[in-house]
Amino acid sequence: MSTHAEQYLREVITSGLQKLGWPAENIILNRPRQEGFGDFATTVAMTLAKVLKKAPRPLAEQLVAALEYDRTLLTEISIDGPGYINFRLGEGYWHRVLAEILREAESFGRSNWASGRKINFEFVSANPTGPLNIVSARAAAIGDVMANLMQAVGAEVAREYYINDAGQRVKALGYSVSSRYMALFGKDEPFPEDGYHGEYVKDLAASLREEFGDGFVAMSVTERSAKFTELALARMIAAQKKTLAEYRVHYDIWFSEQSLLESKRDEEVLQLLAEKNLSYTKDGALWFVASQFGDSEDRVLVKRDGEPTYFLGDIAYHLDKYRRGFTHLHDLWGPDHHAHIMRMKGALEALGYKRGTFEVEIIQQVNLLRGGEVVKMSKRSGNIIEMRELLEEVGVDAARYFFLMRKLDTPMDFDIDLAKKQSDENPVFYVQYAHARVCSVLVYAEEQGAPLAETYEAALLANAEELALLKKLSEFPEVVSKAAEVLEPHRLTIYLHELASTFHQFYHHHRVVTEDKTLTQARLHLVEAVRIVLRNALRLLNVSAPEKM
RNA sequence: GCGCCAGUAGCUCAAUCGGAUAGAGCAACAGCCUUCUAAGCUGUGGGUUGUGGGUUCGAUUCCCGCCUGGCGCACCA
Repeated sequence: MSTHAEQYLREVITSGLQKLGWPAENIILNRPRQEGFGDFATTVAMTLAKVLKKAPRPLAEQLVAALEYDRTLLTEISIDGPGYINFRLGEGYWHRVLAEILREAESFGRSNWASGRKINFEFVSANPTGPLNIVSARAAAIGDVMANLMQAVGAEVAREYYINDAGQRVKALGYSVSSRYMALFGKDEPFPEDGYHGEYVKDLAASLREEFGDGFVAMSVTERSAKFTELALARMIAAQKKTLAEYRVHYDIWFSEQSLLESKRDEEVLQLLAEKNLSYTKDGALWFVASQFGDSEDRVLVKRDGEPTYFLGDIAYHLDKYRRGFTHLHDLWGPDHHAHIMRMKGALEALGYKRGTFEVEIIQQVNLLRGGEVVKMSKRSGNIIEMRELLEEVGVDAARYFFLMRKLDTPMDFDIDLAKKQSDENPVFYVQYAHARVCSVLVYAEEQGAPLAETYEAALLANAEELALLKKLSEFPEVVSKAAEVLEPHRLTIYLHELASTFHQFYHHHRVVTEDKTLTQARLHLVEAVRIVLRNALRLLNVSAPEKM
């Protein structure tokens, strides 16, 4: 019904425009910032002023005079400023919203405008050659909530993780572990030049010695490294899965690069492009005509030495996603893959998939501050701040909320000292506290012999704080819908903070449980609605909603 | 040199396809607990939205120049 108000207003305005014979404008309705301007406002008179070449205010007056509407729902229509038309909804409307929230409960906020879409969200996809770092934590939180949001508006979604378990990098891991393993037996085996120096490599070697003893010492370096590549990968991937699960991110698909190579999907890509005449040979290499699809230059698919590029593999992978029935692909990439976006979009378009069905978001760097100093992170050097470490220090709720508060396309500073404080400086507590307070009131009411009853008199909810709360609650479906449309999870954290604040104000000004039994019931139902919406919003973020704090 | 992103209160960030007096938190200051959770509430101070132009009824938002910062510009992955 909350969206019904908007819909109703649109209908009223549209028929008014028709009556006057004015062009049917794209009607913009928004909620004015200032309380005094009503509940909704439209700028339609101002935009019409351009088309009709008349002053906006007289147009607004004419339009308002032509409007036909239900005066119990719409209690006031006024014209302000340069030509805004402001609408005020009656109390009865807000009371109906309350009934709607209580009725829909867990599904309040959901819609189905994206039904029919089958969306693949691929995020994190970190190399299995090292532990997850804090940029992965940022990507994991955001990707997870993007998927939740699209699910909430009716889309079918899958969370996917691409495991880079092939190629030179994983071999380097095998050699690195081999060298560390041999060192444990006092044997000096040269450390590979492009090897991994992190402490975790030594841990891997130690765990292998523990499990298999000196069983690998007698092997040749090549044989041992190959074996270790396999064993180390399995352990690294298991560790990543575990960390992500603790972070409450659960993937539907773990997709192996190895399996892709076996499927020969890359050969299929080459064939399709050749058939469409969109590839050519130059300097002994095979090129894709990326420049015809908006990229600054053409890109190599197969190197002079006959080896496929990473680019070709990635095209094959995304083709495979489409083949698995997804209508939309949405990737979160690291900043180092920036230049790849145009060529990938081009390649997928070349293969016949519509532009706009493949989108990429760049998750920018996270600068970790410790004692005011930026901690340098490098997977190679081993100075990484592990995601696991971050979770242990600040907790899952705080970490997720912290990342979700910020837009993803700008670098952020993560002050570890501040986040560790777990004090009121951390905004997640403010929101969770509101939820705990609500639960506490409901429990108290039961203890006082006033549990939530079947019926209540909504009309008793009429003071400023109660109406403000009802209005804020009614915004929730729009917030979810908009956040999903633009894929901006931070809109939810902003809303949550506003709702918590509105509730705290109400709580401070009015007692819920009083001698007045009817008023108590009305307020209990209001508070129950707050609990529902806080819970629904926190669930979308996968942040816990504690009943006690 | 080219491309992308950003520049808003002391700090971290918002601002609903171009809308009304640019808003929150933290920090600072002053108040509020015999009463359902004070991890809360109330109030005060804090701004030439990097800068110079342009577009128009109206610009933090759109266009152009400049300044500053981040990232990216491989037949690496």
